[in-house]
Amino acid sequence: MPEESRLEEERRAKVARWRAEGREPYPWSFPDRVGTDAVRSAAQALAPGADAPGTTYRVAGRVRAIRQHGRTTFADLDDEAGELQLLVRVDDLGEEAYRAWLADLDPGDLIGAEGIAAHSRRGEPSLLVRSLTLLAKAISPPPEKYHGLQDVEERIRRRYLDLLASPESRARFRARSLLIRECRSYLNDAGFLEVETPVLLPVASGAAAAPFVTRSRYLDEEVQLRIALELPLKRLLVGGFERVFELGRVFRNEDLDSIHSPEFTMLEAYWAYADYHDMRRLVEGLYAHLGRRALTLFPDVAGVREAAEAFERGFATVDFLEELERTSGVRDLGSKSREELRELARAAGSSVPDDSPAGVFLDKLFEHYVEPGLTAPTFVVDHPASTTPLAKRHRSKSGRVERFEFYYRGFELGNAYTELNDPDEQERRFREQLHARGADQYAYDEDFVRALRHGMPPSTGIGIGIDRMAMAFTAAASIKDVILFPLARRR
RNA sequence: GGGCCCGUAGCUCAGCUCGGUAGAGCAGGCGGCUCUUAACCGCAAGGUCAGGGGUUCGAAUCCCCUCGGGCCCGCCA
Repeated sequence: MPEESRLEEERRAKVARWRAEGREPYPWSFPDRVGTDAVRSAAQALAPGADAPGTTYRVAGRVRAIRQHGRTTFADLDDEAGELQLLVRVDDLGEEAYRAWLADLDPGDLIGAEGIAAHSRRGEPSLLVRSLTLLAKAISPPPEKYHGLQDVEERIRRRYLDLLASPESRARFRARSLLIRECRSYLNDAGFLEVETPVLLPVASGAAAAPFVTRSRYLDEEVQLRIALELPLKRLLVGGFERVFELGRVFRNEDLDSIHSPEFTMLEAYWAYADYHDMRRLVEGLYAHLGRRALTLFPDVAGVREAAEAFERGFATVDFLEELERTSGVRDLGSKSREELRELARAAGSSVPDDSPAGVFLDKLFEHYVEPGLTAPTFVVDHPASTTPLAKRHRSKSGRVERFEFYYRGFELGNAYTELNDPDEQERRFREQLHARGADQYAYDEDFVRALRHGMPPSTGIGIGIDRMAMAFTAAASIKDVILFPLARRR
């Protein structure tokens, strides 16, 4: 018999024994429980060695480890509030119940315990147990108690095992959730209205990534999953909303690597009658706020302190072309021909197609020379117009657009523009983009241009990658460390 | 798309260089122990060495293919 089956058979036999004795191995509830932290702090308030017979506590959680010493047994009970040692003695439970419990209890079981706060002789805060209740028998054994689950693939495919074995993993995902909450709170306080726009669209637009394609049976038409939130949100500016944001999943049918996932969470915000200078101030305020809140909400997560201090100091600002010229040693990049830029990009190790637009080569050069050095929070501003089809041209710098990206730890955290609101200019750029990519494969959102013709206020907008934000505040090396269930190949 | 690396018990890992009966710890079983916290001590058990093919008297080990994963590079505004 395979090992796993044998282990599971043994545990199933325990369930059967439980039932045969008229006890329920999967009961319905365990009322009046408190967190393990309540017992810990009650125990710590006691004089060493003393018990507090007045108050009984009921706690529930997962059994992490069992240490049997004949007529005394210790068990570590894990719940969301932490870990608590249970001190179980034959004197308190009675001979029969004590023996029965020892025989049937396994690491991984979910149990409830009632007892009083106490210290062990070694001083460990403990629950001196009066009674135990099985809440759910674990048929399959948990990962190894000391090393936990190490296999990267298993940690991702069976995240529940990673989470139940790794408090660090649970803390990281909790941190992600709290960061999202703080983003919402900050934007709400700044007067932004949260909205929801469609995931399913006739044509995915607002970025140049390949979409996931599916089909509506009702329409009998192909539909695509959104690749950005931008165009529906700008329509809302046309409609008269002045500050809106959306937090949602977007889908790009592209490769997965340490900073890209086919589905990821984007925060986009649009702000009428404001420009990208205003947006920079908003970003600085947001990240400083997040850092301060992170220090309060999850101070023990790895990387929090460094990130919070970095964002508290604020962002440096560098000009896209000046920084590229400084790091590459090449002068007058702004006046180079497409062919010259192509050769420079090739020398830097890039192999994009020869007929790519000049902006593509500039982006490659930027990624090669500048990005890795952007470890401290940095705004990169005023990109060459050829790199950026959807931003408004710069009001004073010729050949540039009003755009900033911001970086930390060498990767991009977000991207913002003063938004293009000239409908004819927008239509022209859509057509150029279409032409460059092959019209049979891509269509553009004609209704968006029609909306712009009705007038969109001068506005600024931003896209922020939430997954990368979570990476930044938790020192995560891979985006998979901050996505609960990353896409994995069927097996 | 290219290169490199990994896959051995439920979990964590040795063994592979240089071919010779597959090992340990944790978890599980049995026994002991009333203060441990990676508890400890004793006994017994647990394997499709990812899958397939090849070389060989003999393959976890060498070779080829496949599957899954990781890292790097490239591509993907």
